[in-house]
Amino acid sequence: MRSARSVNQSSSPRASVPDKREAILRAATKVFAESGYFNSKVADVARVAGVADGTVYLYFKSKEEILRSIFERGVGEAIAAARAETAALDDPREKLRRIARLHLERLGADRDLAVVFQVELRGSTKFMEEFSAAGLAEYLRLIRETLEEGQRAGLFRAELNAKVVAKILFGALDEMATNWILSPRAYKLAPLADQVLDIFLNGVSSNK
Amino acid sequence: MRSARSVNQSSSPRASVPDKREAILRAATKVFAESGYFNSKVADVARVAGVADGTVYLYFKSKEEILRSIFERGVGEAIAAARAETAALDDPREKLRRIARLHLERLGADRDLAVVFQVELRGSTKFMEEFSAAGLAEYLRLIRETLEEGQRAGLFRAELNAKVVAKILFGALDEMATNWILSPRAYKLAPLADQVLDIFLNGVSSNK
DNA sequence: CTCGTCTGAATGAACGGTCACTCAGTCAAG
DNA sequence: CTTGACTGAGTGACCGTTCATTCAGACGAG
Repeated sequence: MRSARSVNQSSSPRASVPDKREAILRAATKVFAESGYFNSKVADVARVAGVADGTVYLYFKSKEEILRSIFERGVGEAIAAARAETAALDDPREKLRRIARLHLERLGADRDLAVVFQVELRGSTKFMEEFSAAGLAEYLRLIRETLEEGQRAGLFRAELNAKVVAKILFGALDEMATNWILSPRAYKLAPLADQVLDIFLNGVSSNK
Repeated sequence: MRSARSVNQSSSPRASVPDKREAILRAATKVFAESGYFNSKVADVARVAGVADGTVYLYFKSKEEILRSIFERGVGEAIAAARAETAALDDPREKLRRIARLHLERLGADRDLAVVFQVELRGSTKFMEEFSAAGLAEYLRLIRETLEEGQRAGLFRAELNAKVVAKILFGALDEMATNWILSPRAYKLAPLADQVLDIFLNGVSSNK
């Protein structure tokens, strides 16, 4: 059937599977992005992934679990990357700039994934609550802690509520991403990070 | 015609029609907010509205049209209010402050409506595109024009791209609203408008 | 006033299409 | 042979939508 089989022979026998799980996740991201989660049929995901309907259920308990998996992997990677890339930096302003850039670069690099994150995951309070609890909360914490670091260093106005300020930055970036997805015009998403940071840092800076 | 007549309080068992259309819209907002649009059954909406399943179809062509109606009414009112309230103001900074306050006051006053706007309407690219085209675009334009007014007056940095800046402000407000919905803690949404504006105006201001 | 007639808003049971999920069977490798 | 990954037709539940039927009130005639 698929030549992928032979390609994979190179690996160990049991792990020989050309990772169908991976194929299904990729297919689902594409299908969900195109039609929306609720309008997508599991059969479509299976077809795009090149497997039978039933195979999907060998890797995922339910349609919903596919969406959850896409989300968990995406947010996990994003947070890990942000932590790793900021660890080496000293200036909190630079840290925030790096976080913002990573945020928009990541979404800008994979439109399907961006659609799922910006649109599909928001489509029900149920998912939103998980989203909020699991990933967003940690991401916002990362931003908040960086802000507080800057406040202690006297770089940012001390009287500002770091929690609210973190949401402002996140919200601004989030809106850039959502608008980019909906825009028919093709433009680069990542550079907007600098414009956002420019205004944002100016707004929270303590030096006049 | 007047549907709410004085006979409303009469002892008539069949009280005069208190606008079923209105009742259905209100019920749908509640039901959609609770279960999500795709998980809601038309039968649930009918039950909450106190009408039979079929009656819903005397007032709306389809389930989707109910959602569209909620959206159109909401966004129409919001834009009208923003225009009306800013018309009398001179200072672009005050205009923006008023827009932000109205934005959050409106959503903060009706949690169900807020959930539908912040969550349910985002749940499919299809709705998002309509949302974007119909209402959001006009709202962003209102903000952008106010920003440009401020730039011409020398209040805001002239080198900033007003379109991007408008999205930043909108995104920040939007995130406040979404977070408020998802938060179990009860706090007032509207006052956050001032914190957002504080940082925002500081960030775009041309005077040091 | 009291019929008799008519109207159309409202009803809700039933329909029909859709689709997530299942499972009995196939097949290839060892 | 056994094993287990994979298949895909089948199934049953679900739910948006329809439509034959009901009945409260309007209205004209007497």
